[in-house]
Amino acid sequence: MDMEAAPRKSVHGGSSVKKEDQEKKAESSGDEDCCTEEGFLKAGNGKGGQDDKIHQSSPNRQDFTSKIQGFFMPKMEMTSSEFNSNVSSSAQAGQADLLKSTKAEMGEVMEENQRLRMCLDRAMKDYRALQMQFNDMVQQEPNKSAEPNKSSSTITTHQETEEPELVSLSLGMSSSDGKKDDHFSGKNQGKEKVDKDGDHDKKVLALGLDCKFELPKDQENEPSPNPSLEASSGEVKEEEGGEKWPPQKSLKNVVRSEEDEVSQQNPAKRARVSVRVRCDTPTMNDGCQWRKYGQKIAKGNPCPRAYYRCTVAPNCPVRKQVQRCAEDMSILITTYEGTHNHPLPVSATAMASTTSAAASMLMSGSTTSTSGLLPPSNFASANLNGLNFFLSDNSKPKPFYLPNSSLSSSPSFPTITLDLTTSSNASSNLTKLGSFPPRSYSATRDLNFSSLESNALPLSWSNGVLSYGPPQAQPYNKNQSISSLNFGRQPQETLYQSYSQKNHPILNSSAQQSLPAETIAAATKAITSDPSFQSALAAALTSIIGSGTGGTTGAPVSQTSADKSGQNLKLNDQSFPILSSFPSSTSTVNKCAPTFLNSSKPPSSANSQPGSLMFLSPSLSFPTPSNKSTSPGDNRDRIS
DNA sequence: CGTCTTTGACCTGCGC
DNA sequence: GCGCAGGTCAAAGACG
Repeated sequence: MDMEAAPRKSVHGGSSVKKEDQEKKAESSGDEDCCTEEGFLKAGNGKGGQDDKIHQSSPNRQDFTSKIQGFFMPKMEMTSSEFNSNVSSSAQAGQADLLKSTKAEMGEVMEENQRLRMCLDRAMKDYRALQMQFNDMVQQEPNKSAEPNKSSSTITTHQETEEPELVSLSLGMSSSDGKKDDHFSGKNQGKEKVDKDGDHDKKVLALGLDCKFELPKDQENEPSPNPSLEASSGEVKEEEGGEKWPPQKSLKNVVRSEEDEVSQQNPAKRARVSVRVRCDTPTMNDGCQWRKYGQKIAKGNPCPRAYYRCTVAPNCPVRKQVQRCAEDMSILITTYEGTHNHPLPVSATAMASTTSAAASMLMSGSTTSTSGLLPPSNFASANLNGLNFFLSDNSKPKPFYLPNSSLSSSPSFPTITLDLTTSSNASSNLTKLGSFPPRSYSATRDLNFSSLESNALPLSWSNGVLSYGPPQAQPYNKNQSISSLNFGRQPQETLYQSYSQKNHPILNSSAQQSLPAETIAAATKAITSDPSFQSALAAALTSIIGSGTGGTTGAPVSQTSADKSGQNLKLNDQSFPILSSFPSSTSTVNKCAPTFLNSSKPPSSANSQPGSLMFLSPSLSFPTPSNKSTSPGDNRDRIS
């Protein structure tokens, strides 16, 4: 109950937000249905997705059909005229037997041809029918999209005005593809998103944490019956009691974006992402600004659960719950839900991408084994390089795998848990990465981890993004190179220095210039063992891996700040480039987690506007007496 | 003075 | 229908 709050300045006061939310909610009440579908569609299992595919492939089909016909027709023709002549000639040759046999064969061939034709005709009919249906749905969509969407407008303006190219990261996954939504008729949300993009052709993939990218349509068709990836934003696993994220009722106050509304409608389908991180700090700094709006002691856990709302944007529906694991107090469980309706600060992209990836995985895995990673079963788990993913379906409350995890009472939504606590250190995770089963994530296939050394920090972070490989590796990066993991060999020292300089002021200030090898080694160990580093690394890896097939990489998202600042992520050579720019003085957030990942830029940087985009103070830094934490919840622990 | 946290009360869903 | 639990609201207080 210590009152030592570390107040942060959020963009807006809570009261105002609430009012706005309420108003918006009232306004948008009519549209509520849509979101769910959207997510569903995005996931790719929806009929819409299938239709879409069909539609796209139609030209090919026609070509194929024509080819087939062309292939058969000659045969048919030959059978009629040429064949007879041939027969006659052969008869003349006196080869009656041969003729007979030949005729018989020809007859068979003709029959087969006819059968094939029949099949072809049926296929064509089916195709046309599907195409008709698809067209109908497409036509319906525009009408829907025409409907003004107030909530979305905010987002739209945001993106358009501030950064047209900017991809917004949001917690949760939402697909903007309106077409897919069609079969859910009556849902506008998907359409709205499309409108935002201003181009139907472009589909927005919203990652679990609401990373919205523009994807090629092809990818849109991801199968996921569970619509609510939108909600996917991460959530911390609720081990103790099933948390119900999507309180349908309570939403009153908060105006929710369309996605939110959607999620409300289908709470059951809403995906939640839980992140388990071992950290001593009260809160995991995920790069976003949060306002604490409530705290409660959940049944079965002495530690209070804190409720946070994203304050980066007034109407942002994203919420998170933070609670310590009852069994192991050192484990912090953060559950994210909802989709950010605004661009995320670079610092927040890591976690956002991670959660989004997880959410997407959840959606894909739980519903259809798109990626092949996860079994469609209610509860699926995957082990990624030491990162444990657990999928749990609402229906089955206890799905939780980890020894530490307590059973959730019965969350009504599919939950994916990112367990970053199992591996004792980052190095172990990295090591494990090398052993990925090939099938797990396509994205991982190309990664070469061979060069990694147990303690080495081969990863280069820039702008909170872990980068690997060549930029091309990231299909979804539009203009900017975003995330790249560099697994190439890099001297530990180099990495360590850059990392430490940026993130650990203390190390930075004193030791930096001439560090004895021993010191460096010790520091390296310390860093690698740092939970925050682990989590950050895990997040990055997760995002990368998860995005591999689905392209859910959140990284690309908010590059805005990073790029603008002139700090480009460069693949191979850089180690923590952004971090370097980081003023040592500022860092002292007492939080754990990926924060260090969050590139923390000096407040002065162009993007660091307090109001709209926020940059977290460097979190990796060692705890210092006076912290301003970007995440309000920090104090909570003391409470418990 | 404005913003944020705290915290009790309220609302709602769910199980019995 | 009742009670429980989760989630949210909103007034009050604290902090810069």
